Amino acid sequence: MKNIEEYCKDKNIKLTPVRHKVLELLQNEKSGLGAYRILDLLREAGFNSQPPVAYRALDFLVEHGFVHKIESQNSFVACTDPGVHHSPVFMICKKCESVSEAPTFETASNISDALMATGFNVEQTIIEAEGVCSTCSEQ
Amino acid sequence: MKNIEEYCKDKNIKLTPVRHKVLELLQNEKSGLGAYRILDLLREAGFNSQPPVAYRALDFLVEHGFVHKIESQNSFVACTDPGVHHSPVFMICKKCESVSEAPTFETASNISDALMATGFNVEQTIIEAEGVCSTCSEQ
DNA sequence: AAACCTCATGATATAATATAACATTACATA
DNA sequence: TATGTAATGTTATATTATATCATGAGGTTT
Ligand SMILES: [Zn+2]
Ligand SMILES: [Zn+2]
Ligand SMILES: [Zn+2]
Ligand SMILES: [Zn+2]
Repeated sequence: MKNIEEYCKDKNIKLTPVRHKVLELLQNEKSGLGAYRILDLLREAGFNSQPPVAYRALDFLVEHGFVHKIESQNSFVACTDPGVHHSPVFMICKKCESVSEAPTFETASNISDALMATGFNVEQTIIEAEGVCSTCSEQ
Repeated sequence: MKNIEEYCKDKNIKLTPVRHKVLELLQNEKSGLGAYRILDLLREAGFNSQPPVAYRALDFLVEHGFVHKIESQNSFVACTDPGVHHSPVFMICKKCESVSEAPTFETASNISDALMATGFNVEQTIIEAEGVCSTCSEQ
């Protein structure tokens, strides 16, 4: 969070209170949060709680790479390596519902390269793996 | 379609009229169709058009591997290699909106292997690449 | 045939996710 | 002060998806 605050200050990006709060909420969760769950939590924290409030904050955070959307869940997670451009691979545990970004091996770029070879020009990849995390596997 | 009809007959899977129609609609489209678009088309074709009708047919078709859901679009596409279990990689063109399954190189299994090495046990992967297809690139 | 079971469909309602549109405010700076 | 821009407030509505209970169509068992 400190890093992000500094990054925003440096780049003159406005991490307003509601944006800061949404990011904080996501950073405190290891599973994804839906927009309406975030909205509830914002309300509890005394913020305005109409849907556009949450979606605007999320749009901002996603746009700047501080948060990712998990497409298969319509949920959002804080990025674990913000500020660095990357193509994340998510590991979604069916048991504990945790969502984590895989350490980046070259998966996304491998896919891009392979698809490029077929003539398709990749701009962005969405990679989500569902399964069971190491912690849950041990049990 | 003929193949699927035979496959269903063999395995005693019931490809009922509404399921058949939904599959046909998807096979005639090169882009993904949303459930409510499908519902409209069903209505035009004289079918009952309440939401559960479309969702039930889609659930059935997805479950049997005849159709895939495109998570980033909340849309559905007909599988181009049905009956064979696979982990598809989708190429989604921003310009013409076409959705195609990439010829299977071992991408999904590579990812699975790499994640397995970190302790995560992959059961299913969702891979969607957004970009520009070869046809649209040429223009 | 009658009873039963199972799966599919019909029908109504509602939940969950997301955006449109326009008004207002805050703040930088000319 | 005036003016432009980005952010927020507010209301309404669009889009996607599921819950629930009733009805029907086919087989199987008795
Ligand atoms: Zn990230
Ligand atoms: Zn787990
Ligand atoms: Zn397929
Ligand atoms: Zn194209």
